[in-house]
Amino acid sequence: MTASPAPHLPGAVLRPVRGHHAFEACVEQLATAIRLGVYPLGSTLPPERELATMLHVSRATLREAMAALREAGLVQTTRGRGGGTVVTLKPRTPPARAAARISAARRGDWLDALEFRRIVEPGAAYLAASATLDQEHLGQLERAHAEVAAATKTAQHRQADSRFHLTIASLSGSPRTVEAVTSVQATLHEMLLAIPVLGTNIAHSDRQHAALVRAIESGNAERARKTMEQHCDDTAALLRGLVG
Amino acid sequence: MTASPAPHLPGAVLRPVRGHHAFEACVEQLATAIRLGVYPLGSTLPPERELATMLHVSRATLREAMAALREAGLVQTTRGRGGGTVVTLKPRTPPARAAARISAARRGDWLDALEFRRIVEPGAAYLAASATLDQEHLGQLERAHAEVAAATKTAQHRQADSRFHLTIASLSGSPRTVEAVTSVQATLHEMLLAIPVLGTNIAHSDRQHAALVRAIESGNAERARKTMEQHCDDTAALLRGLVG
DNA sequence: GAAAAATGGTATGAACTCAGACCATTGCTT
DNA sequence: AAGCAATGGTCTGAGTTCATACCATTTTTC
Repeated sequence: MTASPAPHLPGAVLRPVRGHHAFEACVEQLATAIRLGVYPLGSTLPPERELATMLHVSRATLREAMAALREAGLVQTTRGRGGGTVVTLKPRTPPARAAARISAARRGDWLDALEFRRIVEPGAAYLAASATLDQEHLGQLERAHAEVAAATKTAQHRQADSRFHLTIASLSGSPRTVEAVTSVQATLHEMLLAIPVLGTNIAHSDRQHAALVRAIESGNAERARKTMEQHCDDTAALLRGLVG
Repeated sequence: MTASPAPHLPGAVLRPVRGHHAFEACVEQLATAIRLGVYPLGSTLPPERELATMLHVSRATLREAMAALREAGLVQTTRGRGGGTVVTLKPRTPPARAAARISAARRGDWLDALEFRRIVEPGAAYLAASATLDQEHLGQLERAHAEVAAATKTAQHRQADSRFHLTIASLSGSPRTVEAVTSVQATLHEMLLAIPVLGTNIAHSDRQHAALVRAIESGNAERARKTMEQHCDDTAALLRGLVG
């Protein structure tokens, strides 16, 4: 008798200590940031030394990642003062949707992301509405909203939408919340790329966005959360059918 | 003009690609699992080869971590068939609370964890109540609840409480949710160790636990969430005062 | 009692990552 | 035109981590 052995938790609690090699992780983070529109088309990434510091990675490793991005056509690099790495982002439509016969594990992760999203994004909206926002924050929010409302092409709209949601998360002032929303948005983005593009009801979505902005600006936390919940539910309903 | 340069998001979105060396991460995960009571006193950890696989780490690296745990007095190891590594856990009260003059960064992370917790744990409760639970799940939940209600000594109670919350998370069936709750509970645990132990109002806490179990078993998701929110708020109120 | 099985203990060479220094190119300032 | 500054490009040696064997000890099985 080795005393009460562990119950059911170990399998759930212990998780891989790190997904992959450092440079792969860099590629993933940067590519995600670019695809989500954190660095829009034509913008310049921070200098290598700075990025390396941000990611807690040696410059050598970061450079390997940059080389990969360059080879993938996401960025271009020029030397010398005023040079740097700019985003070119050939949107790289899903590398052959045909090949994307979605594995069961991936599908499971997607569905999980939808569930988790319906927890964290409403939570982020709640926090954002609870926070006291200065002019700069309000400006960020309204700008993000204006961009998503103005976007016409789907790819643009997708990026602007990601940026909008990430902006709300960043207004929450909670790093863990930002991280969770980033992860969820990345997966969402992946799903939308792999799934036969559905004509997202943009008008409907924009009405919800507008309501969100109003709720957050007026500090109505409860309402911001409800609105975001509805927004997540609407998106999820569309996607679940096509994935499940 | 390098096109719309990135706004405010990069700083929030890009995060360290991996905190530390692999073996440190192993130590942290295992120590956390032990302290949270996933592996209770006297229980045997899985064989090294198995743990290494779970954590996606080479056995060599895992063994370094085990050596550290052994040296720290958390576990003991015996060889041969039927041997293995058992939890001895000299509870190691906070390695000198005096030395724990808490850095500002740490304090910030703690407060962030409290905010994030109030998002994810209620969400986990909501999902758990929404899920259809079979006999085994119900048994896990009731056992976890019984243990936390029966615990007398504070250290025991703390572990049982962690297990209770992790069990609810695991009932949600959402890996991302489990991960989030695990992270939050680990930080909470750290806080409680470093803070002059307050006589948590155990009776009050247990009433809330009981209400949670009822709500989850009856499938009342909305109510489970509200109850958990209240529970988190009550805990947070106590802690914020002592940390802020 | 002998063989098998399960477990921890040890060793080796390849690959990855790091930190730091230095080089090369380009634009800005004087 | 000369020098400075900012940026990417290259090199090197040390430290980690990995994968894969193989060894040693104990219990179980026959």
